Amino acid sequence: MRMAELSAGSGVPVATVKYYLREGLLPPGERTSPNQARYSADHVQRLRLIKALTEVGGLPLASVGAVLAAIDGDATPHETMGVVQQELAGAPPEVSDEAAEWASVLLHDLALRHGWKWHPKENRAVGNLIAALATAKELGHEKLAERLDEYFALALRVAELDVEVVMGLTSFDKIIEAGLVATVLGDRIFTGLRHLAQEQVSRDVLGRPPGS
Amino acid sequence: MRMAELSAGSGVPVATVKYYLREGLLPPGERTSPNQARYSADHVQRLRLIKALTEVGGLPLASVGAVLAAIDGDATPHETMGVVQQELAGAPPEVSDEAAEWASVLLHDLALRHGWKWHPKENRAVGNLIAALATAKELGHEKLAERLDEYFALALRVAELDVEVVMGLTSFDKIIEAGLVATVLGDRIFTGLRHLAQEQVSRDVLGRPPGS
DNA sequence: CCAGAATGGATAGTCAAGCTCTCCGTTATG
DNA sequence: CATAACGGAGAGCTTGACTATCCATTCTGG
Repeated sequence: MRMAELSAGSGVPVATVKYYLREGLLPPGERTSPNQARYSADHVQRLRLIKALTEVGGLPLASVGAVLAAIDGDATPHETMGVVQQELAGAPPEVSDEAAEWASVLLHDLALRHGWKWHPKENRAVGNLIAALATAKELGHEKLAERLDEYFALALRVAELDVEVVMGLTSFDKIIEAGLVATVLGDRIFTGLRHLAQEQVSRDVLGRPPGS
Repeated sequence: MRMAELSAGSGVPVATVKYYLREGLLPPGERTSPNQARYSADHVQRLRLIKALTEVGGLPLASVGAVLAAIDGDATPHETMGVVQQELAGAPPEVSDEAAEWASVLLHDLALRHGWKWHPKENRAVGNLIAALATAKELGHEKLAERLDEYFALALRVAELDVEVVMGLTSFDKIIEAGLVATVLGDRIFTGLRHLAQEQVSRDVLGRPPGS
């Protein structure tokens, strides 16, 4: 297919497709002559994926590029998902050293209780987690962390479900993309469900507004 | 305290504090003369909150402004948390009508099974949820939605925990801010825990990289 | 075959968000 | 009373993500 069709099929404007090609987010089409190219259904899917990652996942294009490079590369699924998580996490904001230390200890305890390990240097998910906990403490809401074990137990159940969903797929080479989609969209979906549930649960506790 | 101290105490540069004052994110200080003002510890806390919402929560300043206006207003806690959720959700991206319809039906079924109701028009959390599910379908990963009930059950447990944590606070007028912090930071914390757990669970399933 | 539309490629322009810088006249302070 | 800080307003800057304009090919329908 040609540019116009690629654009129509993906819902991405021609100018933007060209921009993604320039940025290397979209692989070049197959050349049919020195200055003409042909695109495939894979290109359409790739564009849809880019749209999902930016619009739904809220990822910056640079992160999308890193993620796409990872899934195109020859790393193991585990390594690839590591890249996905790094990019999804983004750069952790700065927090005060004492709050960060407090959060680190909390997490370290948690890890000990569950016999888990990670490499703090190379794991931005941990960095973000520490930053979020530390920020809560700095705001005077360190009580949030008291139930960390319970939150963690539930997160573990969610993660087991995530892995089950991804592994229950037919095509093996689709597993990496499925993992990516499950992670990025899964975060949004679960957060949405949580908010919905919060609304319903808090309706009983906080009471409905007088006017309704 | 004066500007310099406010800036130092919150970690926000003077120029940025002035900018927030201009934008109405930070209430003006108490006047001591026609062109001098004095700030309080509340201003420091407010700045810290703004920082948390933008840096950790990833909210645009406009949303932060809406949220702060809501918690400063005289709405009920339930209404205020509604505003928080609307702003947190952001504008849902566009999806195809058929995918949106499919997702709507899924959610509607879910709601029926649990006897829940909501007002679709005024609930962006629902809009985002639908968009995320619809996007998964458009990408050919509609299997993600097969376990929606299980995800939902876990989200419900998380939400119950959220409400418990917020209600277990001493000061009543801090409950709204605590709800805000619990929602914004809570999302990040839970997502971080989920990623951590995914890493550990998938390590067993996908196998460790050959080199380690 | 050929006029007009589409294409690939490069460069420049646009727009919003979120600051940051510079002045300036006033006010506080050692 | 010299000098540092302040408040207020405006302009400027940076980044990210496009969008628009050209132009020299290339395709395509009549």
